[in-house]
Amino acid sequence: VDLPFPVEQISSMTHRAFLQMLKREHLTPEQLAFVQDIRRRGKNRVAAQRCRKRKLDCIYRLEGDIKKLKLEKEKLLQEHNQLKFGMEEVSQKFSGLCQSLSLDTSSIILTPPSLAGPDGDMPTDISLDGFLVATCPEGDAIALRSQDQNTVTHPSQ
DNA sequence: TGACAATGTCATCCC
DNA sequence: CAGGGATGACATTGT
Repeated sequence: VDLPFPVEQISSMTHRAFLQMLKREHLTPEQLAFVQDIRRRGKNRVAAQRCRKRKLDCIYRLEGDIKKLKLEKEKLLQEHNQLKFGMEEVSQKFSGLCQSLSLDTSSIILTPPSLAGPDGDMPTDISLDGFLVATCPEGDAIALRSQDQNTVTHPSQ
């Protein structure tokens, strides 16, 4: 199909310019169908390019997010291990303290939060609610289950 | 020449 | 309602 104007400009011209051109040039039905087809395909070609670029951008962004989240996971894991280590230290100190005070440890229930790993059965909320914190004459603090409050007596009493 | 990537086209939905 | 943008699916082309 030969046209009275270059095919290249069909899909790049504005809608208004396209309509003016159709008005100016009196095209046969065959030429008209051809021109509209060219324009539609040209527009869609560009749209497909945009669409694919957006898709790639989205993939790159998500890959970046994955990297960031992996780093964050690493940091949290390290923090978790440090806290776990700290808990163990406190637990050991507490046991030693009980021994030095000759407390009847059977009446003291020391229940440190689960030390399970992050993928295990780690409780989501660690709270000291339900514990009493008492200060010994020696200056150390001990945590007692409040329900056992009355069963614990200081050795000096 | 087959595998894979890039690009084009079509159908369809939606504004 | 027609035009056109988005996008999934399929086809074609390039490497």
